[in-house]
Amino acid sequence: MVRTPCCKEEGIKKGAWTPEEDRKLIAYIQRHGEGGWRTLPEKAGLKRCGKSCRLRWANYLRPDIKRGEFTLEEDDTIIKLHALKGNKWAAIATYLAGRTDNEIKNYWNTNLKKRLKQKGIDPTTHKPIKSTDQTGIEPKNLKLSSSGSARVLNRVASKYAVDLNRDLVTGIIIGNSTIVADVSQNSVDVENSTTTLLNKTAGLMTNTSTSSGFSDNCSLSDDITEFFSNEEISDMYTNVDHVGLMEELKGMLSYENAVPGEIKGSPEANIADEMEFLDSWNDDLDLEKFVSSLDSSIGVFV
DNA sequence: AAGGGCCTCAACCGCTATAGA
DNA sequence: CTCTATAGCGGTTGAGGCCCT
Repeated sequence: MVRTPCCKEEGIKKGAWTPEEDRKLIAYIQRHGEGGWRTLPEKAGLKRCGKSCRLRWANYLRPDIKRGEFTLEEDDTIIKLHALKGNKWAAIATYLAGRTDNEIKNYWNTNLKKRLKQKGIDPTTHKPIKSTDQTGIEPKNLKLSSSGSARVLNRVASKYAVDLNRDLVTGIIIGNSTIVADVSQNSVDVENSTTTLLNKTAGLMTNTSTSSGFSDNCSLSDDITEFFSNEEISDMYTNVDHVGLMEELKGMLSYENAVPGEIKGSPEANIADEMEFLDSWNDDLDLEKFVSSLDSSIGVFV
């Protein structure tokens, strides 16, 4: 049996949509709802391919689409998410209400990418572009600068002995307060969850400049004394770095579909080694070592 | 005013994932 | 298990607008 093409080649229209075509598509979807894209064009009286109709609706006509310029907060979120997820535009779009993957992709390619380059940051790796006249610092020397934030995370993780959940971590990093609030209400089994670890960590690293996730200027809350000595806290102030923390979390986030209490393999790491390490998870847990084992090429600026 | 170069972004293309028969 | 239909994703293209000379 020959597979039918998604649209008849004859008489199919391509290119920009006219207002009349938009009206027909909107009217049809309002009456019959989304879906059935293959048969939709004929039923709606459109000489378009079903795929074209779906795209037009999803990227332009949907009523919940937010148009207009991206806010600084949205810029910040996209950059953070791109550092974590790469070119996963659809995944990134789920964190920006009213923005489509196509819009974010275009905005990244035309604006954010250039802006990062101008700042001397490689838009692919989110690491400083190797250039001695920019910084004079070799990447290998930068590893230690992230130890402050890693130590916070490590200490909290040690206290609560938790496993890690990818999606929750992502939500907390980008400052998705809904995720934090939702789970904090459900206090039954959060004690041993990723949420506990990261909410604790986020709480300790008080954000001082923006409301979205870890800002450029983190300070430490008074609760930090629960985890560190005064000397350590003093040292921490010189080392805490949200970019470093994000890079470290990135290694953990590479565990696809992890759920609390379960850690799955990452394509970026040696799974057998990680599982061996996790088997030895105990009071002496060293998250910094764990993170390093996931991604040995971390390098950040402070 | 003309036209050439650059930029933006809607739309397309090719591919993969998934559901269901 | 295989195959088809459908939805969705990410990369790429090209029309149109803007700016500069």
